Amino acid sequence: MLSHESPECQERCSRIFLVLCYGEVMNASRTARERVRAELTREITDIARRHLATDGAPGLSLRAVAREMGMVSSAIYRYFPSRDDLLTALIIDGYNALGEAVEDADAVCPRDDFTGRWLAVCRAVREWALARPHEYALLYGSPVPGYQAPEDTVVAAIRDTVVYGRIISEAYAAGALTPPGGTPAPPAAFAGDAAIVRELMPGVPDDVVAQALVAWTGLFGWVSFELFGQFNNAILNRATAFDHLMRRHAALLGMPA
Amino acid sequence: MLSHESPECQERCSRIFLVLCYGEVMNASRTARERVRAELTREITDIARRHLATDGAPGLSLRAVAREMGMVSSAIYRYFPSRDDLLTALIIDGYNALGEAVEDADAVCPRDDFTGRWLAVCRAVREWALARPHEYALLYGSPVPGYQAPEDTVVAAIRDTVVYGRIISEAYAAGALTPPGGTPAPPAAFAGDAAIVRELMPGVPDDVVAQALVAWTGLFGWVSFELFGQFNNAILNRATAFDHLMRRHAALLGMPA
DNA sequence: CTCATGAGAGAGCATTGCTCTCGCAAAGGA
DNA sequence: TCCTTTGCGAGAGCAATGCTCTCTCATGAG
Repeated sequence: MLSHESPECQERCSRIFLVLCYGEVMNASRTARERVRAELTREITDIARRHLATDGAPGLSLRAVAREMGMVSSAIYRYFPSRDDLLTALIIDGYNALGEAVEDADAVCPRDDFTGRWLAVCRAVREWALARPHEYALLYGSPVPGYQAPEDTVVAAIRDTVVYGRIISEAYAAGALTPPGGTPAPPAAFAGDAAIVRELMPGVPDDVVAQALVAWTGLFGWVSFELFGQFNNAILNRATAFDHLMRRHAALLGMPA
Repeated sequence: MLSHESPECQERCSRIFLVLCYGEVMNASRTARERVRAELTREITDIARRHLATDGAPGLSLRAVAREMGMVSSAIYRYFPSRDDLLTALIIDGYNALGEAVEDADAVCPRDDFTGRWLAVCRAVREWALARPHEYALLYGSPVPGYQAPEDTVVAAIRDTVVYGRIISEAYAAGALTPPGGTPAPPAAFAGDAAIVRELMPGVPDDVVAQALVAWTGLFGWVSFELFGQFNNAILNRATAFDHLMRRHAALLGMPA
């Protein structure tokens, strides 16, 4: 008999959860049934992701996915209890894909080229978003109304932020950050939140944390503006402008040119 | 007979367009029929805006609006040819409301307190958004898939930006901008876009234009992050953090503390 | 007074998310 | 090996949506 605390049960539950919510299998599942279930779950999310890419989240229809799989619509509910759960799986996948893209972009840079690493991260975010606008919109656009982000999305959601925080932290530790003066000192009431954010960039003082937030919100603010049409008829040579603004952010963080 | 170029026709067409798309009447309409039509159009958009506020854009249903008006659903189509057109009207209304809030916030500040004016604009945007998250999401979140912003939304969409540009322009003209050094010079390829953006902030050099874009994207990047849940469990004392970051943006623009 | 125009009512179509029941087949225990 | 539990696909069905079409009637212009 399995107790709920037994490693077996935990392992089984977590695998089921992964199959259900992530549409992924870790490796060979135990039984044949579980294997085909994982296969079909993955197929559903793949088709759904394709529909999402072409039609956007509001146009994602469970019935259309079922049709493409040659299933009847009600059968999909064996795999995802609701449309929102399918969307949640896509969201988690999306965060992981973006996080991986950011990790890869950072990984190929020389470790001590902090400006280069930051720029690589910025470009990775932008290019990932431009290649999959609807998926980006699902992650960083308006949240779907009924949707409550499960706690589990959080770990995936901050993968890119973790990379960013490491760059800042390492740059500061290496003494490579000499920010320009003239900026106001963070107020005392900011200390608490700075401490939370500092978990992502250990050892960094409050004013660098604040400036890091400026850069991070600036990056996603730009990408969202560009993708959601706010730059129409206003900014044409977008790659150039983006690049310059991100270099500017690096300089304002005190990174070397 | 009215030619299409006659002032009468143009006036009539533009009024019809306003009623159709803006849900507003300029003043007393000509005939009684037109007056009641304008009244009903306004009532539809009012109810729709209320539904939008509570349920979000995807939950906005033409039939529900019709039901609340005591009409049958098909009758709504006499006023808005499709759901998207109703949404367009709400978008334009939203841009105008936000623009007006920003204008009002700026108007009560001393003209030469540029830092104060910028902070007032920032707070106005954030507070407007926090008070109507769904409406903000409609403006700055993921665009609805089928939706193509008509040219007409543009004038409303940049009302807030116009205020912002004026602050920058006047601050620069007053010699009140002394930005910190150390930022990279804008590349030559940026000049074209800088010229376009400069129409909103006449007389300002390219590097100030670039920094102005940094601040503007930072403002909306923050507000979107805060509203769309990206700060959950990360930043708690949000008003404080927001205020400090916007002060920081002011300082980086070279505004006096 | 006549007649064209505008507008609401109603039925209807295709589509959606989701539920329920039914029946079959595979997995697992005795 | 047999029997039972479990999982899963099929199908019908419900309520709701956006949108179209036709019918009818009142209003307003000539």
